[in-house]
Amino acid sequence: MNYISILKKSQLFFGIEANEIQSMLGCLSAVEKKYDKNEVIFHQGETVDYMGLVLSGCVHIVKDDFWGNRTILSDITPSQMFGESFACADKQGLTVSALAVEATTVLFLDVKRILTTCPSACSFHTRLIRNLLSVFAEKNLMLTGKIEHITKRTTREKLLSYLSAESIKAGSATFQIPFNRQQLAEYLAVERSAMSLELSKLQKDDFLTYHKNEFHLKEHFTHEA
Amino acid sequence: MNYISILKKSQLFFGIEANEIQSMLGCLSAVEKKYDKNEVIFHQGETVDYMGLVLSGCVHIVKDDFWGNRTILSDITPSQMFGESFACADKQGLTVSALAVEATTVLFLDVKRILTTCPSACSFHTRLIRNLLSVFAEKNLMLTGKIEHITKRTTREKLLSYLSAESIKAGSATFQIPFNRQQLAEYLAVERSAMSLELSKLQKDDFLTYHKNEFHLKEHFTHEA
DNA sequence: ACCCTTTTGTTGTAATTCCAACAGAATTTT
DNA sequence: AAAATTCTGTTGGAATTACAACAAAAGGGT
Repeated sequence: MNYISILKKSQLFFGIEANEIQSMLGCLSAVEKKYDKNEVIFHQGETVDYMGLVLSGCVHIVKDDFWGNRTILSDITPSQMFGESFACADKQGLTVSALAVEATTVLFLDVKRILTTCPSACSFHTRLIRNLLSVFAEKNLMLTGKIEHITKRTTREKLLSYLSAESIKAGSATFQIPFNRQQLAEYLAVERSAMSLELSKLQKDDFLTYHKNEFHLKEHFTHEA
Repeated sequence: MNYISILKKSQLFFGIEANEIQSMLGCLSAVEKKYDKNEVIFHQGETVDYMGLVLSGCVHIVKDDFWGNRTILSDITPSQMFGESFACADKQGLTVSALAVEATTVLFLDVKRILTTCPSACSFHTRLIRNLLSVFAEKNLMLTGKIEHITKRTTREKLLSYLSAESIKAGSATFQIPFNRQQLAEYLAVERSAMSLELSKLQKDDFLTYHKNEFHLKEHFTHEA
């Protein structure tokens, strides 16, 4: 299958020509793999050398704790990457799992190759490394942003913090979120039913309206919190 | 002042010789600056081109929200870095502040120079970039670890999660933490007095003992949570 | 030693969250 | 189309946290 178009959209291969990407894939030991819905891609505890790049479908990075509570750390959509930190940080076992939310195709890349092999043959290699750096930088900011939401003290504040950030990201007061209720609760680290209740209240209090995954923030609120 | 010894200990300059570091500093537009206790180094909202490397003292990365609640995102000790994500991600305004916890000296480095200028003159330049990557990777894992703590539902679980991680990091059941009570509460995103109460209970329930910043986890607990 | 400031522990009340359980809606499977 | 499953919203009681207020302890400066 031709997935070069997806790779071109990725931050990792930004600014690299299609034919260059093609030749780099071999150099990076690229392997494509398909997963069914709910299938585990990476399992908490194991060590990995490869990072994943989602070609189609959707991947969730989750953390299951001792008592079985699950938290969704992030959701990865096509042309986004996951596992790169663990692949870069030597011998650090995975503290999270990655699982396919739906039927998903993943391209695995050997990160070590990006870092260590630097043959002059690959003129775009330097570019690749710089791109990888910016991927890290943004992921860092994403994690910081998430911390920002879940450090809020109440469920209501967490919801408003998250939804307003999504609204800003979408550039519109109306937007869709990539989670269902249970997943949103896991992402914000709150209890699902309590969150549902709080959503009702927010709607009653005229902060927002929603239908399924589509939310609309009311003007008077949009720029607060 | 000679701070090369501190730089040699940093992850950024790992594997680079002292004389090489010296010559690179000019290339990176290195500037040393001193701060008093509680002085603001970076202010939430502004944009930065430089990253900071702590030479002496201690820096806290904090997030103040709309209602004035403060969260400590991380504490940066000598030879560690901060602000590199924002310096790398173009035109992204700071979503956090950095402040000196005590009298502190910081060396500022122009990250863009690391990424863009790649004169063959700098034979260690590639090494520098790889080092920067591993800094990012580890910081990512650190943030993921922090999320792990604050996603716990109760104050008790948050404390145990944090303290057991610190214990493992220190390689001992007895260890010191870099926070006072107020700061620990901010780091774990809980209320200080409620946390103090929970600490008392944990001590009463024989999970641990503590005096000021020194904690000791009881054996039967050490490897849980 | 003294005063002053900061830090820490404790208490009680109000508010919030968790949890379990359930019913209706929506979706998927047969 | 019917049945089964998943998702969502609601409720009530138990548990936990937030908040404010205060006292004891520890540090700092003079």
